[in-house]
Amino acid sequence: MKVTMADVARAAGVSSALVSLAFRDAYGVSKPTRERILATAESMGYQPNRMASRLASKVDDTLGVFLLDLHNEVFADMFDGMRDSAHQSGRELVLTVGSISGDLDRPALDSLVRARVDVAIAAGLLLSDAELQAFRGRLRLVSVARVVPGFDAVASDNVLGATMAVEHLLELGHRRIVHLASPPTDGYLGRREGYTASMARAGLTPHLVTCGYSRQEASDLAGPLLDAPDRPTAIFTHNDQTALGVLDAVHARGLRVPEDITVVGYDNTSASKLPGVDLTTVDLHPVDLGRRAAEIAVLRSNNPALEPMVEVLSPSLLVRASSAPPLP
Amino acid sequence: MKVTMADVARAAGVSSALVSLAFRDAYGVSKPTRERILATAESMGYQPNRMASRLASKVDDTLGVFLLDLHNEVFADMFDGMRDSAHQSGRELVLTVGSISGDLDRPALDSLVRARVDVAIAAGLLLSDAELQAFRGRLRLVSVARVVPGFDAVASDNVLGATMAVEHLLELGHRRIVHLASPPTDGYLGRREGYTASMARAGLTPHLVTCGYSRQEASDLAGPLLDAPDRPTAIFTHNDQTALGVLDAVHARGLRVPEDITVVGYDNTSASKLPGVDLTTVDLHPVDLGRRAAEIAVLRSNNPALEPMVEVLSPSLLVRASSAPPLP
DNA sequence: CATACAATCTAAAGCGTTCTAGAATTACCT
DNA sequence: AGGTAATTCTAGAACGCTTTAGATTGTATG
Repeated sequence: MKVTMADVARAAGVSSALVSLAFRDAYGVSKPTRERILATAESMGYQPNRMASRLASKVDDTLGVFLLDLHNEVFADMFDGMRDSAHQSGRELVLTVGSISGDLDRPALDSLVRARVDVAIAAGLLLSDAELQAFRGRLRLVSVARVVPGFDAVASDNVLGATMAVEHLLELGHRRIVHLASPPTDGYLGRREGYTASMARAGLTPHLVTCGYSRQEASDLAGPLLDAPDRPTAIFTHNDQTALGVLDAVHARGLRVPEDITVVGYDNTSASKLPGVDLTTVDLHPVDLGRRAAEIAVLRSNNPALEPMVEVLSPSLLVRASSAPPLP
Repeated sequence: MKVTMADVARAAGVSSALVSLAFRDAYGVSKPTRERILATAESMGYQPNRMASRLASKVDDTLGVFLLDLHNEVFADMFDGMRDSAHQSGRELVLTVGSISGDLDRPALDSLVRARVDVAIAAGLLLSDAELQAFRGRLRLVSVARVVPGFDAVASDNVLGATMAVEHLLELGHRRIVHLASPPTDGYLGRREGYTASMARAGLTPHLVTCGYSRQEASDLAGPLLDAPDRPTAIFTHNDQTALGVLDAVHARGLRVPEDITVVGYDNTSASKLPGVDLTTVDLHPVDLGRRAAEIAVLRSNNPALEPMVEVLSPSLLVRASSAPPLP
């Protein structure tokens, strides 16, 4: 049933060491033998056992990947970037997936430790900075879209992104701008801060509502805001999913966007580009983030002793139809 | 740096065999020693090396997962189901991701072979039936949402789903119904057949346009249809992504849904539920499919000799605002 | 033709677990 | 006590590869 390297060696009439060398086209195998070996392997349907080879070899070339949530397309984009880059440097990826409830972060990272990945790339970690310190020395981590002390990171300038969004709203003439902010988790405070600071600079009082990552929760929280007598003229959310939730609530009340209320999201997911949605949003260039993270992972792999590297990319604001001046 | 089982054994003053037993709380370790071992392991930050344990152990408990495309939420839903079920039976999942271009199917399956997964669950395979036969004997496969001869499968009744969609359109009074069909890949012909048969039963000529999996392509193909003099009154697409592409094209021409044209999708992704989109669609219950596939994978794992099992679940039609009677 | 040197191949020792067999200890009965 | 049975533990052989050191062959050189 399962064919091993020794089987191939026997069939090709060589030692199994030579099969090993032939497979990694290492120096020291004559061209004819290499071809014979590869041919018999092919005909026997042989694929090297990854467990055995990684166990035996000193050097490790696998990158672990943690993605918070497959339902949020931004992680799919990041993964595209990682895969693209990993592919170019010939690395295999081992993928683990978390959950927006946050209770899978630790098991997922542990599984990467057990898998003995060379370096792990994590996008969307919800653990606190302090909790993550427990992985120092056990797992080399490149954090995506978040800076974690002591680890490498490729972040997006969230303060800038939020600032651009809020200033766009201020320019349109909005004053009552509410921010549906992400839970105050370490590393994800930038959007919140950008909002607060921009409001303060404009002499306005920030109005923050903390909201999780699901569309449903955002819808539930937006309801009361919309029903209040001094309804905000604009709602800025911490990601697109929650912006869609706000749209749900707006729609359920028979209100219209942008006439009755302006909605601005964050992430530029493909749903935001739908006709009928057309959401003004901030693009954090997730593919680039992912690609750069994988590059840094390889760098880290080759230079384990370097100081933690932190790189910050700038997002861009995409103005679409969901934002307009408030009605007088 | 990296702590091994022997290290833990030495620190706890026992043999490494006993550490192994303690970790899998197998029979034969006294409670006090077990606790001592676990405690020292914990304090040393020890996590068993997965490579080594899988290499050494006869029984294998990992399930491989192949998902075609992380950008299509239906695969995220299926994964949720698989994870839920795998978690309950204490199995680890190894995830690989393909691509809608189809050229990653083979490498991804090969990587599952190399990973020596016990059973692989594949959702969205694009390889032909014939090409997949090459994996027989090398990889036990449970196909999701597609029946592949010789392998286990949990499928959705696509003929039924398409039939429900088309009959809904016929009841509304539509006659010129175009189907944006998926490429005629083995295993994905059901929706096409359901459409064709229903049209024929109604005495109408089917109008099929083959369209890939991307929103962009659907938009490009829908354009000419919309510009034609005898514009269809309804377009039924093979999935939601492509339905959104059709909406893009409709919108770009200043047409309205459902007044000017009815659009029906397939998959019930979360974008289809957006206000302003509100797409009539078919729900194939992806979470259930995923869950059931994982259950069958475990069944297969325990009974390798059984004949291939095929299970078919029924989809349901969700009528929303994107479908309405054609204007007279 | 011997010598040196490169090219090609192989034997065998790991890698960090699990598993099998059996040794050492403890508990239980009569 | 003495013997049997259960419990608790350990040594050492796999698992399927990689890697190192060395054996063998071939080729060029003086």
